[in-house]
Amino acid sequence: MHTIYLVDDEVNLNRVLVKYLEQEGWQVKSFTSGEAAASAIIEKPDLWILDIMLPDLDGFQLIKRIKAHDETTPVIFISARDEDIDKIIGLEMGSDDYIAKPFLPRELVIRVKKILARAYAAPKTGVIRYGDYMIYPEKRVIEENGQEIDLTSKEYDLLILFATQIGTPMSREQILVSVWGDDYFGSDRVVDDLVRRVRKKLSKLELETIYGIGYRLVAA
Amino acid sequence: MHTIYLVDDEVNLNRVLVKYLEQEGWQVKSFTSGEAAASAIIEKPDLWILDIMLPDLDGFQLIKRIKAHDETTPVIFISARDEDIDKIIGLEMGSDDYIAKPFLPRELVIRVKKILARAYAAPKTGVIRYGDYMIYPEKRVIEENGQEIDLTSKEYDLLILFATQIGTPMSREQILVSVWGDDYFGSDRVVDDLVRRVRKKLSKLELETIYGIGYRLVAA
DNA sequence: AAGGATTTCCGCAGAATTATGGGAGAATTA
DNA sequence: TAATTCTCCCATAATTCTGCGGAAATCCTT
Repeated sequence: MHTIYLVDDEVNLNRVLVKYLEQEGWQVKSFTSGEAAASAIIEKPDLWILDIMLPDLDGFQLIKRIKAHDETTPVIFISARDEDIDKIIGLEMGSDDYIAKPFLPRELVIRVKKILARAYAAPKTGVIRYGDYMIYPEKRVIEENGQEIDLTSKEYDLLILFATQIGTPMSREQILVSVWGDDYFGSDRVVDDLVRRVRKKLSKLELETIYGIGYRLVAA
Repeated sequence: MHTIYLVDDEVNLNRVLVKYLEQEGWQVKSFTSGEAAASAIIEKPDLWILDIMLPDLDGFQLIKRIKAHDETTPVIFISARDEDIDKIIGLEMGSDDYIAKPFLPRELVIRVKKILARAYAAPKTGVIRYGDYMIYPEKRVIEENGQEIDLTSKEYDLLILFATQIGTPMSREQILVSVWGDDYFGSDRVVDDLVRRVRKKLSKLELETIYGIGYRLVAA
């Protein structure tokens, strides 16, 4: 779940946008002044949404401070004035996107989704980190603090399945299809068995059983 | 097949739009006055298309009534006046889209398609918010301020049933069928029990008893 | 305010589900 | 082929969930 900080002094619009953003499951904090927002920079939200025109510290000054604190934090500008838009585009303000008023809240939501996906997508190397474990899918290797751990092929398949679906519950049926293929017709108790073996080898992996449903990997 | 209700007092445009919408295979009913449309709200169409300017009850008043009846019903506004457009966007009118006159009928059709797809395609992906609770249906998880709460599978089924029917009273019979299935023949006191357990775990959920009838979840 | 109907509360036993240990056979490797 | 590892499955233990009865509390009607 991502945290989004919104800065806009129009309280009405502010309230509406917060509602829409929260609807998407994001944790939103909103500010109506630039100074208030500036003091929250150290809290490192995952994304900023800034109105340009603010009573005290304007959006341009804000983004400078945000980027000074952490260059990688994505920022979306919103503005009504054409000359502001020109400025955003013309100057290298470092913003990741902008949106002109008036706009539909869902337009903003779409842009936020895109930016978040781009900024926080799994690294291209394909390496998955889970606590002390490092997983290298293409090598079919998992290390604990640099120490390689031996997994059998099914054990590894199961690990990858869960590691790429962290937090999502998986039914035995889903696991069977994913690990054994859809032409397996034995008992689904083999899943329990496999889970047991993986748990034994990877004791720090929080493989939670969901009674009546299946299993899931709890976020580290 | 979806049902679409169209409200516009320009009979010419009205007739044209109905034709285009029906061409897509949708079932269309059209109104030329706000009052007439208002009395059809209980028929629960899948989507409303509202002109803002109407002789009696205008589009803004109409959408209020529609959303009051069912918050999730999608609404598309059509309007010629710029100040109306501003109002749609600035205020929290809850509209899902708008289109400015003049427009091509097929432009409207495209928007309708998108809205319908979003509203009725994958209902499982949406996050449900209820006060401090966030419900993630596909993960079978509910969080209170980020803190996950454990529910058993029946408890979760009950939660989902109510959370997707906020405000609607449910009889024990309905709950039995929905949670236990229609092949359960024990006492319906088990519903009381399940409600009690859910209330205990989710104390902020306003699960109201309707004496002699059943239960309902009061809007947060 | 009484009395009957309905709902809530409580604890427990049995049902359902999952964990574990061990063994046999299959698959792989030496 | 023998040795080793891997996988499946069974039996049993451990755990979790759920339905139920009955007592207490609450609600509604008269």
